[in-house]
Amino acid sequence: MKGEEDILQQHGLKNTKLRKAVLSVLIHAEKGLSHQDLSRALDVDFDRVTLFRTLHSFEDAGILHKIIDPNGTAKYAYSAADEADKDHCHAHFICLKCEEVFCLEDSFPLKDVKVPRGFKKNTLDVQVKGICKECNN
Amino acid sequence: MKGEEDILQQHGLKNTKLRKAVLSVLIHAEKGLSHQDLSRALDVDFDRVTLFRTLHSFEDAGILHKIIDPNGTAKYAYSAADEADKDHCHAHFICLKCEEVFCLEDSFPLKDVKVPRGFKKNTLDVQVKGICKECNN
DNA sequence: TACAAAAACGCAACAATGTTGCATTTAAAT
DNA sequence: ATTTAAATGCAACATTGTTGCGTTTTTGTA
Repeated sequence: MKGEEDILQQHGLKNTKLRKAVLSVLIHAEKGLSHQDLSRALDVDFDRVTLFRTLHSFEDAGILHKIIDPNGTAKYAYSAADEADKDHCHAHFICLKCEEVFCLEDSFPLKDVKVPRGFKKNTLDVQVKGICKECNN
Repeated sequence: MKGEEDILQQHGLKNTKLRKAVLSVLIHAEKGLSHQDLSRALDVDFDRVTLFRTLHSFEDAGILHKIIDPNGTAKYAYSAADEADKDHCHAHFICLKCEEVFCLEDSFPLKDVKVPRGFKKNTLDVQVKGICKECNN
């Protein structure tokens, strides 16, 4: 179990209060969080723009992956170094009621998807939509 | 080959200039179009809001399906009455360079995706990202 | 410890997408 | 021709996300 500071350092990112806080929240979250979700969850002081930029740098570094929910809002989830396996892309479940994003265990082989001649495949995103456990009571 | 007016009538939607024009553009488009794309493509006069509402009613009626591109912008594609087959969901290709959305022929069985106990599956969205033919020159 | 450079930050301003309320107009059924 | 529900136009607003720029902070090095 690595600490937030180690993760930042490992990716060449400077160690700041906000970044540690954001990482901590995301590591312990079991769902994808939006900018707004994070704004609410964070207890430290920060600027809107800085949070956007923080999320970008984390995404660029491969620490987070971004999922776009059905409203078009970006949500971020901590990605525990499964980047090596580019051929299998893991799927997300999006609840149509609460709009929350869950990471699924299941993964899909990119090579199975057929695309027209001349198209170059890069990544595969699989989103299952439906009703999550909590909303299904 | 049904005309735009028939399609509208069939779905209980009133027949207006804008709606016919939007339908016509979307039926002949081979890519998903955003609100902005449509604004540019349409030759009739219309209000921004009315176009948003038109797209919503088409989506509700099942005439269009909505795809969210990596920027979070909604794109709409004409769906030629394959609604009956809810078990297979067709995939989209999203170009990372030009951001255009292409409908793929391939389809995926919803039942093959495993979700945690208590989660109710509804639809499956598969998005392949990469570089399209035109951008791949 | 002090210093310098690069990175990160805060603020202001802006842009795009999408929504809501309300008064007016229009399509289509009687 | 009349009526009514649906569709429209307009104004105002909300949210998400971006850009530029001057200031502060982190971090490596002297």
